[in-house]
Amino acid sequence: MIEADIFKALADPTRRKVFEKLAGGSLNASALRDGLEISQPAMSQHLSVLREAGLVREQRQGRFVNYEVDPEGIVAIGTWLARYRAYWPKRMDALADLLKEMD
Amino acid sequence: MIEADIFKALADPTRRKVFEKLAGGSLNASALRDGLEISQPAMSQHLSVLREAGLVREQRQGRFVNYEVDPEGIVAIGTWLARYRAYWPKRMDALADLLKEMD
DNA sequence: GCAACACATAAGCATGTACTTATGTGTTGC
DNA sequence: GCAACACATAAGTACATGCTTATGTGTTGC
Repeated sequence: MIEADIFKALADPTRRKVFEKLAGGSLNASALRDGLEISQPAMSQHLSVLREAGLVREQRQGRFVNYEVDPEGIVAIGTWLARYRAYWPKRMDALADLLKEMD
Repeated sequence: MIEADIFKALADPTRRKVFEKLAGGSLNASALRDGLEISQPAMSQHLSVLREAGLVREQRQGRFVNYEVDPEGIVAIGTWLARYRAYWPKRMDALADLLKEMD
């Protein structure tokens, strides 16, 4: 189950910070460390978890590895969220209509 | 940060099963145990985690406690997801429009 | 080739978490 | 009142997880 990996990945605060950084555009592993007080191996491990969850994808560029948000993970969360549309407040109704089409 | 509690709560497979059961309507703690091979205290602890994350809310009814999905948690996830709308595929564009209004 | 660099993997350790059994709290009906 | 019930809390334990240091792999430029 991919959901399991996704929620586990996002349960860690450091990984959420990394993911939010990537929301602004692709970055390599070293750039992602800026600001976060974390060792290089720790970042590498976090990125591995995010990648296996389908939340980020990588692209080798010389000796750098660029990471970016993977839409696959985003869609998986949206699809999961769609199961609970009965409990969304009215201002989220348009979202419900859209996701109904995705079934 | 409420996000932290939400993703931690959903990282556990048993809690996700409980939450999905509640998607079908409110249930008490004993009813939620049906099908899941889990002790009564374990269920109680899981429900406590889900409640503190804002994902479920409870309502005492005699000696039973009814649990139901709390829209607050659903909205929190939707809001979080909105940060990544740049990475949503086109079929989720309507969702983006809606959540833009929520800012 | 080889030194410097960017990143990944291995191994060990400290802390967090999900479970258990035992017990406590509040409600119902006799 | 009190026995039965529904649920919560406490305490202890096994395992998962996120970190560290050490080392491995692949790339660049001289």
